[in-house]
Amino acid sequence: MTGVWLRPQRPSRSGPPLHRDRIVTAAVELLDREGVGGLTMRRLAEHLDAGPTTLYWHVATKDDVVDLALDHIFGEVRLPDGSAGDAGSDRDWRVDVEGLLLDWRAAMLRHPWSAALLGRPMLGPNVLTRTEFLQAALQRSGLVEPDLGAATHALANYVIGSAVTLSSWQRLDAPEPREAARDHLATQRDRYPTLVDTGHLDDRDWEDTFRRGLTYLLDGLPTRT
Amino acid sequence: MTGVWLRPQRPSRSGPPLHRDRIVTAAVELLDREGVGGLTMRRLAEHLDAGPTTLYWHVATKDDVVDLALDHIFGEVRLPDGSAGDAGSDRDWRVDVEGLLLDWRAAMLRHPWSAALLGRPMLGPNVLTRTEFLQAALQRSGLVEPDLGAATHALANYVIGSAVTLSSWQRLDAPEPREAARDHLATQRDRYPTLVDTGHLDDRDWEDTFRRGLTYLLDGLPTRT
DNA sequence: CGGGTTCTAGAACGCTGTTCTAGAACCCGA
DNA sequence: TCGGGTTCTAGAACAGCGTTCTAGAACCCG
Repeated sequence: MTGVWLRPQRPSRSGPPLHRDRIVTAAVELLDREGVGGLTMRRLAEHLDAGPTTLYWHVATKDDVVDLALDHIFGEVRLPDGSAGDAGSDRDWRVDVEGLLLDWRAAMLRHPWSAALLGRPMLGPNVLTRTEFLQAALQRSGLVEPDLGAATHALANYVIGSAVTLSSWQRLDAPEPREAARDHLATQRDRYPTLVDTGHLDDRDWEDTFRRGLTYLLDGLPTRT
Repeated sequence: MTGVWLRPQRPSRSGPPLHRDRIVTAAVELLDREGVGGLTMRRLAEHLDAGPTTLYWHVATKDDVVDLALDHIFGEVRLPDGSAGDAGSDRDWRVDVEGLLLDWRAAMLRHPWSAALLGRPMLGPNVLTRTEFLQAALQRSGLVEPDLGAATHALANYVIGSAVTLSSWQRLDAPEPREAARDHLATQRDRYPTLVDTGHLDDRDWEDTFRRGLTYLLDGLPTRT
Protein backbone atom coordinates (compact mmCIF):
# COMPACT_ATOMS: atom_id res chain seq x y z
CA MET A 1 0.00 0.00 0.00
CA THR A 2 2.85 2.34 0.77
CA GLY A 3 4.13 2.41 -2.71
CA VAL A 4 5.88 0.38 -5.29
CA TRP A 5 9.00 0.05 -3.27
CA LEU A 6 7.70 -2.46 -0.81
CA ARG A 7 6.07 -4.69 -3.36
CA PRO A 8 8.22 -7.17 -5.21
CA GLN A 9 8.96 -6.66 -8.85
CA ARG A 10 7.09 -9.05 -11.08
CA PRO A 11 9.40 -11.98 -11.82
CA SER A 12 9.97 -12.06 -15.53
CA ARG A 13 11.06 -14.91 -17.73
CA SER A 14 13.57 -13.62 -20.24
CA GLY A 15 12.88 -10.43 -22.00
CA PRO A 16 9.26 -9.45 -21.90
CA PRO A 17 8.68 -6.69 -24.41
CA LEU A 18 7.13 -4.56 -21.71
CA HIS A 19 8.94 -4.22 -18.43
CA ARG A 20 9.09 -1.63 -15.74
CA ASP A 21 12.11 0.14 -17.09
CA ARG A 22 10.53 0.77 -20.46
CA ILE A 23 7.35 1.94 -18.77
CA VAL A 24 9.22 4.37 -16.57
CA THR A 25 11.26 5.78 -19.40
CA ALA A 26 8.17 6.31 -21.49
CA ALA A 27 6.35 7.88 -18.58
CA VAL A 28 9.13 10.38 -18.02
CA GLU A 29 9.22 11.19 -21.71
CA LEU A 30 5.49 11.78 -21.71
CA LEU A 31 5.65 13.94 -18.63
CA ASP A 32 8.54 15.96 -20.00
CA ARG A 33 6.77 16.55 -23.28
CA GLU A 34 3.23 17.16 -22.13
CA GLY A 35 3.27 17.88 -18.44
CA VAL A 36 1.32 16.31 -15.64
CA GLY A 37 -1.90 16.25 -17.59
CA GLY A 38 -0.27 14.37 -20.41
CA LEU A 39 0.39 11.24 -18.40
CA THR A 40 -2.50 8.89 -18.94
CA MET A 41 -2.50 5.16 -18.69
CA ARG A 42 -4.02 4.94 -22.14
CA ARG A 43 -1.57 7.36 -23.71
CA LEU A 44 1.32 5.76 -21.95
CA ALA A 45 0.25 2.37 -23.30
CA GLU A 46 -0.24 3.74 -26.77
CA HIS A 47 3.21 5.26 -26.56
CA LEU A 48 4.50 1.77 -25.83
CA ASP A 49 2.49 0.10 -28.58
CA ALA A 50 0.49 -1.83 -26.06
CA GLY A 51 -3.06 -2.06 -24.88
CA PRO A 52 -3.95 0.10 -21.93
CA THR A 53 -4.77 -2.82 -19.73
CA THR A 54 -1.44 -4.44 -20.32
CA LEU A 55 0.23 -1.90 -18.10
CA TYR A 56 -1.64 -3.23 -15.14
CA TRP A 57 0.27 -6.46 -15.31
CA HIS A 58 3.52 -4.69 -14.59
CA VAL A 59 2.23 -2.02 -12.32
CA ALA A 60 -0.54 -2.02 -9.75
CA THR A 61 -1.78 1.49 -10.19
CA LYS A 62 -1.07 4.79 -11.84
CA ASP A 63 0.45 6.08 -8.63
CA ASP A 64 3.09 3.43 -9.03
CA VAL A 65 4.05 4.87 -12.37
CA VAL A 66 4.32 8.31 -10.84
CA ASP A 67 6.43 7.06 -7.95
CA LEU A 68 8.73 5.28 -10.33
CA ALA A 69 9.01 8.25 -12.64
CA LEU A 70 9.81 10.56 -9.77
CA ASP A 71 12.52 8.36 -8.37
CA HIS A 72 13.85 7.89 -11.88
CA ILE A 73 14.65 11.55 -12.40
CA PHE A 74 16.36 11.78 -9.04
CA GLY A 75 18.75 9.24 -10.43
CA GLU A 76 20.03 12.09 -12.58
CA VAL A 77 21.33 13.89 -9.52
CA ARG A 78 25.06 13.44 -9.57
CA LEU A 79 26.71 12.29 -6.39
CA PRO A 80 29.90 14.31 -6.06
CA ASP A 81 32.54 11.75 -6.80
CA GLY A 82 34.44 9.89 -4.19
CA SER A 83 32.81 7.23 -2.14
CA ALA A 84 30.28 8.70 0.22
CA GLY A 85 30.76 5.86 2.59
CA ASP A 86 34.02 6.65 4.28
CA ALA A 87 32.90 8.90 7.06
CA GLY A 88 36.45 9.55 8.10
CA SER A 89 37.27 11.14 4.79
CA ASP A 90 38.46 14.70 4.89
CA ARG A 91 36.63 15.78 1.79
CA ASP A 92 35.08 19.21 2.20
CA TRP A 93 31.57 18.43 3.37
CA ARG A 94 30.31 21.83 2.35
CA VAL A 95 31.39 21.46 -1.23
CA ASP A 96 29.69 18.08 -1.37
CA VAL A 97 26.47 19.38 0.08
CA GLU A 98 26.33 22.38 -2.18
CA GLY A 99 27.09 20.30 -5.23
CA LEU A 100 24.43 17.75 -4.41
CA LEU A 101 21.72 20.25 -3.68
CA LEU A 102 22.39 22.42 -6.69
CA ASP A 103 22.16 19.35 -8.86
CA TRP A 104 19.03 18.20 -7.07
CA ARG A 105 17.37 21.48 -7.78
CA ALA A 106 18.51 21.42 -11.38
CA ALA A 107 17.04 17.96 -11.90
CA MET A 108 13.69 19.08 -10.58
CA LEU A 109 13.66 22.15 -12.77
CA ARG A 110 14.55 20.06 -15.80
CA HIS A 111 11.39 18.07 -15.10
CA PRO A 112 9.00 20.69 -13.79
CA TRP A 113 6.18 18.20 -13.35
CA SER A 114 8.15 16.66 -10.51
CA ALA A 115 7.34 19.58 -8.26
CA ALA A 116 3.63 19.15 -8.77
CA LEU A 117 3.76 15.43 -8.03
CA LEU A 118 5.90 15.72 -4.94
CA GLY A 119 3.11 15.36 -2.44
CA ARG A 120 3.84 11.70 -1.87
CA PRO A 121 6.41 9.96 0.29
CA MET A 122 9.69 9.59 -1.52
CA LEU A 123 11.11 6.25 -0.63
CA GLY A 124 12.68 5.19 -3.90
CA PRO A 125 16.26 3.99 -3.99
CA ASN A 126 17.56 7.00 -5.86
CA VAL A 127 16.10 9.43 -3.38
CA LEU A 128 17.32 7.41 -0.44
CA THR A 129 20.81 7.20 -1.87
CA ARG A 130 20.96 10.97 -2.25
CA THR A 131 19.61 11.53 1.21
CA GLU A 132 22.15 9.11 2.62
CA PHE A 133 24.91 10.99 0.87
CA LEU A 134 23.64 14.30 2.19
CA GLN A 135 23.43 13.11 5.74
CA ALA A 136 26.83 11.44 5.56
CA ALA A 137 28.37 14.69 4.41
CA LEU A 138 26.70 16.59 7.20
CA GLN A 139 27.97 14.06 9.67
CA ARG A 140 31.48 14.76 8.50
CA SER A 141 30.90 18.38 9.44
CA GLY A 142 30.65 17.34 13.05
CA LEU A 143 26.91 17.54 13.45
CA VAL A 144 25.29 15.09 15.82
CA GLU A 145 21.71 14.31 16.68
CA PRO A 146 19.35 15.94 16.95
CA ASP A 147 20.99 18.63 14.86
CA LEU A 148 22.15 16.16 12.25
CA GLY A 149 18.67 15.00 11.36
CA ALA A 150 17.27 18.49 11.61
CA ALA A 151 19.91 19.79 9.23
CA THR A 152 19.24 17.00 6.75
CA HIS A 153 15.55 17.71 6.74
CA ALA A 154 16.05 21.44 6.62
CA LEU A 155 18.27 21.24 3.56
CA ALA A 156 16.11 18.74 1.73
CA ASN A 157 12.99 20.73 2.48
CA TYR A 158 14.62 23.92 1.33
CA VAL A 159 15.46 22.38 -2.02
CA ILE A 160 12.00 20.92 -2.41
CA GLY A 161 10.27 24.13 -1.49
CA SER A 162 12.43 26.14 -3.85
CA ALA A 163 11.72 23.80 -6.73
CA VAL A 164 8.00 23.72 -6.03
CA THR A 165 7.74 27.47 -5.87
CA LEU A 166 9.87 28.23 -8.86
CA SER A 167 8.51 25.65 -11.24
CA SER A 168 4.94 26.45 -10.35
CA TRP A 169 5.71 30.01 -11.20
CA GLN A 170 7.39 29.03 -14.45
CA ARG A 171 4.54 26.73 -15.37
CA LEU A 172 2.63 29.83 -16.30
CA ASP A 173 4.48 29.05 -19.44
CA ALA A 174 3.75 32.16 -21.39
CA PRO A 175 5.36 35.30 -20.01
CA GLU A 176 2.05 37.00 -20.58
CA PRO A 177 0.22 35.79 -17.47
CA ARG A 178 3.33 36.48 -15.43
CA GLU A 179 3.25 40.05 -16.59
CA ALA A 180 -0.43 40.25 -15.85
CA ALA A 181 0.22 39.07 -12.31
CA ARG A 182 3.03 41.59 -11.90
CA ASP A 183 0.91 44.43 -13.19
CA HIS A 184 -1.87 43.40 -10.90
CA LEU A 185 0.47 43.45 -7.94
CA ALA A 186 1.89 46.81 -8.87
CA THR A 187 -1.64 48.15 -8.71
CA GLN A 188 -1.82 47.45 -5.01
CA ARG A 189 1.24 49.30 -3.87
CA ASP A 190 -0.58 50.56 -0.79
CA ARG A 191 -1.34 47.06 0.33
CA TYR A 192 2.00 45.43 -0.44
CA PRO A 193 4.56 48.23 -0.35
CA THR A 194 7.59 46.11 0.42
CA LEU A 195 6.79 43.46 -2.15
CA VAL A 196 6.19 46.01 -4.86
CA ASP A 197 9.29 48.04 -4.06
CA THR A 198 11.58 45.04 -4.11
CA GLY A 199 9.91 43.63 -7.22
CA HIS A 200 8.85 40.42 -5.54
CA LEU A 201 7.30 39.03 -8.70
CA ASP A 202 9.89 40.38 -11.07
CA ASP A 203 12.25 38.07 -12.84
CA ARG A 204 15.41 37.62 -10.90
CA ASP A 205 18.44 35.39 -10.97
CA TRP A 206 16.80 32.41 -9.37
CA GLU A 207 19.92 30.33 -9.21
CA ASP A 208 21.70 33.09 -7.36
CA THR A 209 18.73 33.48 -5.06
CA PHE A 210 18.80 29.77 -4.33
CA ARG A 211 22.54 29.81 -3.69
CA ARG A 212 22.20 32.65 -1.25
CA GLY A 213 19.51 30.88 0.73
CA LEU A 214 21.65 27.78 0.79
CA THR A 215 24.56 29.80 2.09
CA TYR A 216 22.47 31.26 4.90
CA LEU A 217 21.33 27.82 5.92
CA LEU A 218 24.78 26.30 5.84
CA ASP A 219 26.30 29.27 7.64
CA GLY A 220 23.78 28.85 10.42
CA LEU A 221 24.44 25.18 11.05
CA PRO A 222 26.02 24.43 14.43
CA THR A 223 28.88 22.50 12.91
CA ARG A 224 32.17 21.86 14.61
CA THR A 225 34.38 23.35 11.97
CA MET B 1 -5.66 32.65 -17.43
CA THR B 2 -3.37 33.10 -14.50
CA GLY B 3 -5.94 32.33 -11.92
CA VAL B 4 -8.97 33.67 -10.21
CA TRP B 5 -7.21 36.66 -8.85
CA LEU B 6 -6.97 38.58 -12.05
CA ARG B 7 -10.53 37.97 -13.14
CA PRO B 8 -13.24 40.18 -11.68
CA GLN B 9 -15.68 38.75 -9.24
CA ARG B 10 -19.09 38.22 -10.73
CA PRO B 11 -21.19 41.24 -9.90
CA SER B 12 -24.11 40.07 -7.84
CA ARG B 13 -27.44 41.71 -7.30
CA SER B 14 -28.31 41.35 -3.66
CA GLY B 15 -27.79 38.07 -1.96
CA PRO B 16 -27.54 35.22 -4.41
CA PRO B 17 -27.90 31.98 -2.51
CA LEU B 18 -24.68 30.73 -3.99
CA HIS B 19 -21.68 33.00 -3.91
CA ARG B 20 -17.96 32.52 -3.89
CA ASP B 21 -17.62 32.61 -0.15
CA ARG B 22 -20.05 29.79 0.40
CA ILE B 23 -18.37 27.78 -2.33
CA VAL B 24 -14.94 28.24 -0.84
CA THR B 25 -16.07 27.36 2.66
CA ALA B 26 -17.76 24.22 1.43
CA ALA B 27 -14.72 23.28 -0.63
CA VAL B 28 -12.42 23.59 2.37
CA GLU B 29 -14.79 21.52 4.46
CA LEU B 30 -14.88 18.84 1.83
CA LEU B 31 -11.12 18.83 1.48
CA ASP B 32 -10.62 18.66 5.22
CA ARG B 33 -13.03 15.80 5.59
CA GLU B 34 -12.17 13.70 2.57
CA GLY B 35 -8.83 14.83 1.24
CA VAL B 36 -7.83 15.86 -2.23
CA GLY B 37 -9.78 13.09 -3.90
CA GLY B 38 -12.95 14.14 -2.14
CA LEU B 39 -13.20 17.47 -3.90
CA THR B 40 -15.41 17.02 -6.91
CA MET B 41 -17.51 19.59 -8.63
CA ARG B 42 -20.52 17.33 -8.31
CA ARG B 43 -19.97 16.59 -4.68
CA LEU B 44 -19.23 20.17 -3.94
CA ALA B 45 -22.47 21.19 -5.63
CA GLU B 46 -24.41 18.51 -3.84
CA HIS B 47 -22.93 19.72 -0.60
CA LEU B 48 -24.32 23.14 -1.44
CA ASP B 49 -27.75 21.86 -2.49
CA ALA B 50 -27.16 22.98 -6.02
CA GLY B 51 -26.82 21.47 -9.42
CA PRO B 52 -23.27 20.71 -10.50
CA THR B 53 -23.41 23.06 -13.40
CA THR B 54 -24.50 25.95 -11.25
CA LEU B 55 -21.01 26.24 -9.86
CA TYR B 56 -19.72 27.22 -13.23
CA TRP B 57 -21.60 30.44 -13.06
CA HIS B 58 -19.57 31.59 -10.08
CA VAL B 59 -16.31 29.99 -10.96
CA ALA B 60 -14.63 29.38 -14.28
CA THR B 61 -12.98 26.10 -13.52
CA LYS B 62 -12.18 23.66 -10.79
CA ASP B 63 -8.70 25.11 -10.50
CA ASP B 64 -10.34 28.33 -9.41
CA VAL B 65 -11.96 26.53 -6.53
CA VAL B 66 -8.63 25.08 -5.53
CA ASP B 67 -6.89 28.43 -5.73
CA LEU B 68 -9.57 30.01 -3.61
CA ALA B 69 -9.53 27.21 -1.07
CA LEU B 70 -5.77 27.41 -0.76
CA ASP B 71 -5.70 31.12 -0.21
CA HIS B 72 -8.58 30.77 2.20
CA ILE B 73 -6.66 28.59 4.64
CA PHE B 74 -3.69 30.92 4.55
CA GLY B 75 -6.05 33.47 5.96
CA GLU B 76 -5.84 31.45 9.16
CA VAL B 77 -2.19 32.36 9.57
CA ARG B 78 -2.07 34.94 12.30
CA LEU B 79 -0.11 38.07 11.64
CA PRO B 80 1.77 38.83 14.85
CA ASP B 81 -0.08 41.85 16.12
CA GLY B 82 1.06 45.36 15.61
CA SER B 83 0.83 46.99 12.26
CA ALA B 84 3.31 45.49 9.87
CA GLY B 85 3.46 48.70 7.96
CA ASP B 86 5.66 50.91 10.08
CA ALA B 87 9.08 49.91 8.98
CA GLY B 88 10.66 52.12 11.58
CA SER B 89 9.16 50.12 14.38
CA ASP B 90 11.55 48.52 16.80
CA ARG B 91 9.59 45.33 17.23
CA ASP B 92 11.82 42.29 17.31
CA TRP B 93 11.86 41.17 13.70
CA ARG B 94 13.00 37.70 14.64
CA VAL B 95 10.07 37.06 16.94
CA ASP B 96 7.72 38.21 14.23
CA VAL B 97 9.27 35.99 11.60
CA GLU B 98 9.32 32.94 13.81
CA GLY B 99 5.73 33.48 14.89
CA LEU B 100 4.52 33.89 11.35
CA LEU B 101 6.31 30.88 9.97
CA LEU B 102 5.35 28.55 12.79
CA ASP B 103 1.75 29.53 12.27
CA TRP B 104 2.10 29.17 8.53
CA ARG B 105 3.36 25.65 8.94
CA ALA B 106 0.61 24.85 11.44
CA ALA B 107 -2.07 26.01 9.04
CA MET B 108 -0.73 23.78 6.32
CA LEU B 109 -0.58 20.79 8.60
CA ARG B 110 -4.12 21.45 9.76
CA HIS B 111 -5.16 21.11 6.13
CA PRO B 112 -2.82 18.46 4.79
CA TRP B 113 -4.33 18.59 1.33
CA SER B 114 -2.80 22.02 0.92
CA ALA B 115 0.65 20.55 0.54
CA ALA B 116 -0.46 18.35 -2.33
CA LEU B 117 -2.13 21.20 -4.16
CA LEU B 118 0.71 23.66 -3.77
CA GLY B 119 2.10 23.24 -7.25
CA ARG B 120 0.38 26.38 -8.49
CA PRO B 121 1.33 30.03 -8.20
CA MET B 122 0.06 31.50 -4.98
CA LEU B 123 -1.12 34.99 -5.73
CA GLY B 124 -4.14 35.25 -3.48
CA PRO B 125 -4.52 38.21 -1.15
CA ASN B 126 -3.99 36.19 2.01
CA VAL B 127 -0.73 34.75 0.79
CA LEU B 128 0.48 38.11 -0.46
CA THR B 129 -0.36 39.76 2.83
CA ARG B 130 1.66 37.20 4.75
CA THR B 131 4.56 37.49 2.36
CA GLU B 132 4.47 41.24 2.65
CA PHE B 133 4.58 40.94 6.41
CA LEU B 134 7.49 38.53 6.25
CA GLN B 135 9.52 40.71 3.97
CA ALA B 136 8.73 43.84 6.00
CA ALA B 137 10.00 42.13 9.13
CA LEU B 138 13.16 41.05 7.37
CA GLN B 139 13.68 44.55 6.16
CA ARG B 140 13.62 45.73 9.75
CA SER B 141 16.50 43.36 10.41
CA GLY B 142 18.65 45.46 8.14
CA LEU B 143 18.64 43.22 5.12
CA VAL B 144 18.83 44.88 1.73
CA GLU B 145 18.61 43.59 -1.80
CA PRO B 146 19.54 41.13 -3.06
CA ASP B 147 19.73 39.46 0.32
CA LEU B 148 16.32 40.71 1.36
CA GLY B 149 14.50 38.96 -1.46
CA ALA B 150 16.68 35.89 -1.17
CA ALA B 151 15.91 35.61 2.53
CA THR B 152 12.20 36.00 1.93
CA HIS B 153 12.20 33.27 -0.66
CA ALA B 154 14.43 31.03 1.41
CA LEU B 155 12.19 31.22 4.44
CA ALA B 156 8.97 30.78 2.50
CA ASN B 157 10.40 27.86 0.57
CA TYR B 158 11.65 26.24 3.72
CA VAL B 159 8.19 26.35 5.25
CA ILE B 160 6.58 25.04 2.10
CA GLY B 161 9.07 22.23 1.70
CA SER B 162 8.70 21.22 5.31
CA ALA B 163 4.94 21.10 5.07
CA VAL B 164 5.00 19.17 1.82
CA THR B 165 7.40 16.58 3.14
CA LEU B 166 5.77 16.11 6.49
CA SER B 167 2.17 15.96 5.42
CA SER B 168 2.92 13.63 2.55
CA TRP B 169 4.55 11.37 5.06
CA GLN B 170 1.63 11.65 7.42
CA ARG B 171 -0.84 11.05 4.64
CA LEU B 172 0.10 7.41 4.88
CA ASP B 173 -2.61 7.75 7.42
CA ALA B 174 -2.33 4.39 9.05
CA PRO B 175 0.87 3.87 11.03
CA GLU B 176 1.06 0.46 9.42
CA PRO B 177 2.54 1.49 6.07
CA ARG B 178 4.94 3.80 7.88
CA GLU B 179 6.20 0.89 9.86
CA ALA B 180 6.49 -1.19 6.74
CA ALA B 181 8.61 1.50 5.15
CA ARG B 182 10.80 1.73 8.23
CA ASP B 183 11.30 -2.01 8.38
CA HIS B 184 12.14 -2.05 4.73
CA LEU B 185 14.75 0.64 5.24
CA ALA B 186 16.25 -1.15 8.21
CA THR B 187 16.80 -4.12 5.95
CA GLN B 188 19.24 -2.17 3.83
CA ARG B 189 21.62 -1.02 6.49
CA ASP B 190 24.59 -1.66 4.23
CA ARG B 191 23.23 0.67 1.62
CA TYR B 192 22.01 3.47 3.88
CA PRO B 193 24.09 3.23 7.04
CA THR B 194 23.74 6.81 8.17
CA LEU B 195 20.02 6.96 7.56
CA VAL B 196 19.38 3.74 9.41
CA ASP B 197 21.60 4.65 12.35
CA THR B 198 20.00 8.01 12.86
CA GLY B 199 16.50 6.62 12.38
CA HIS B 200 15.73 8.81 9.41
CA LEU B 201 12.22 7.42 9.04
CA ASP B 202 11.48 7.09 12.71
CA ASP B 203 8.96 9.32 14.36
CA ARG B 204 10.58 12.40 15.75
CA ASP B 205 9.50 15.68 17.21
CA TRP B 206 8.74 17.36 13.93
CA GLU B 207 7.96 20.72 15.40
CA ASP B 208 11.30 20.77 17.14
CA THR B 209 12.98 19.69 13.93
CA PHE B 210 11.29 22.50 12.08
CA ARG B 211 12.25 25.05 14.71
CA ARG B 212 15.88 23.99 14.56
CA GLY B 213 16.00 24.37 10.81
CA LEU B 214 14.41 27.76 11.14
CA THR B 215 17.01 28.76 13.68
CA TYR B 216 19.85 27.72 11.41
CA LEU B 217 18.41 29.73 8.58
CA LEU B 218 17.81 32.83 10.66
CA ASP B 219 21.22 32.55 12.30
CA GLY B 220 22.82 32.48 8.90
CA LEU B 221 21.16 35.60 7.56
CA PRO B 222 23.54 38.48 6.93
CA THR B 223 21.50 40.87 9.04
CA ARG B 224 22.85 44.04 10.56
CA THR B 225 21.95 43.24 14.13
C1' DC C 1 3.79 -32.62 -27.80
C1' DG C 2 1.07 -30.92 -23.38
C1' DG C 3 0.19 -28.05 -19.42
C1' DG C 4 0.90 -24.27 -16.59
C1' DT C 5 2.70 -19.87 -16.10
C1' DT C 6 3.53 -15.32 -18.14
C1' DC C 7 1.77 -11.82 -20.58
C1' DT C 8 -1.61 -9.25 -23.70
C1' DA C 9 -5.89 -7.08 -24.76
C1' DG C 10 -11.07 -5.75 -25.74
C1' DA C 11 -15.14 -4.34 -23.54
C1' DA C 12 -17.24 -2.32 -19.91
C1' DC C 13 -18.16 0.32 -15.24
C1' DG C 14 -18.50 4.33 -12.73
C1' DC C 15 -16.53 8.46 -12.29
C1' DT C 16 -14.49 12.93 -13.68
C1' DG C 17 -14.43 18.25 -15.53
C1' DT C 18 -16.84 20.79 -18.58
C1' DT C 19 -20.23 22.60 -22.21
C1' DC C 20 -24.71 23.32 -24.25
C1' DT C 21 -29.06 24.46 -23.88
C1' DA C 22 -33.23 25.85 -21.90
C1' DG C 23 -35.74 27.97 -18.54
C1' DA C 24 -36.67 29.94 -13.99
C1' DA C 25 -36.04 34.04 -10.78
C1' DC C 26 -35.26 38.56 -10.14
C1' DC C 27 -34.55 43.90 -10.79
C1' DC C 28 -35.84 47.96 -12.82
C1' DG C 29 -37.82 51.43 -15.91
C1' DA C 30 -42.25 52.60 -18.13
C1' DT D 1 -48.62 46.41 -13.38
C1' DC D 2 -46.48 44.98 -16.91
C1' DG D 3 -42.31 43.79 -20.08
C1' DG D 4 -37.67 42.90 -20.97
C1' DG D 5 -33.11 42.16 -19.97
C1' DT D 6 -29.92 40.48 -16.73
C1' DT D 7 -28.75 37.12 -13.18
C1' DC D 8 -28.80 32.70 -11.89
C1' DT D 9 -30.07 27.57 -11.94
C1' DA D 10 -30.06 23.05 -13.84
C1' DG D 11 -30.67 18.55 -16.82
C1' DA D 12 -28.60 16.04 -20.36
C1' DA D 13 -24.74 14.93 -22.72
C1' DC D 14 -19.60 14.50 -24.25
C1' DA D 15 -15.15 12.92 -24.10
C1' DG D 16 -11.97 11.25 -21.23
C1' DC D 17 -10.21 9.10 -16.99
C1' DG D 18 -8.38 4.86 -13.74
C1' DT D 19 -9.45 0.41 -13.16
C1' DT D 20 -11.48 -4.47 -13.37
C1' DC D 21 -13.15 -8.56 -15.66
C1' DT D 22 -12.64 -11.80 -18.80
C1' DA D 23 -10.78 -14.39 -22.37
C1' DG D 24 -7.20 -15.78 -25.00
C1' DA D 25 -2.60 -15.65 -26.98
C1' DA D 26 2.58 -16.53 -26.25
C1' DC D 27 6.04 -18.75 -24.11
C1' DC D 28 9.01 -22.11 -21.05
C1' DC D 29 9.83 -26.49 -19.40
C1' DG D 30 9.21 -31.36 -18.68
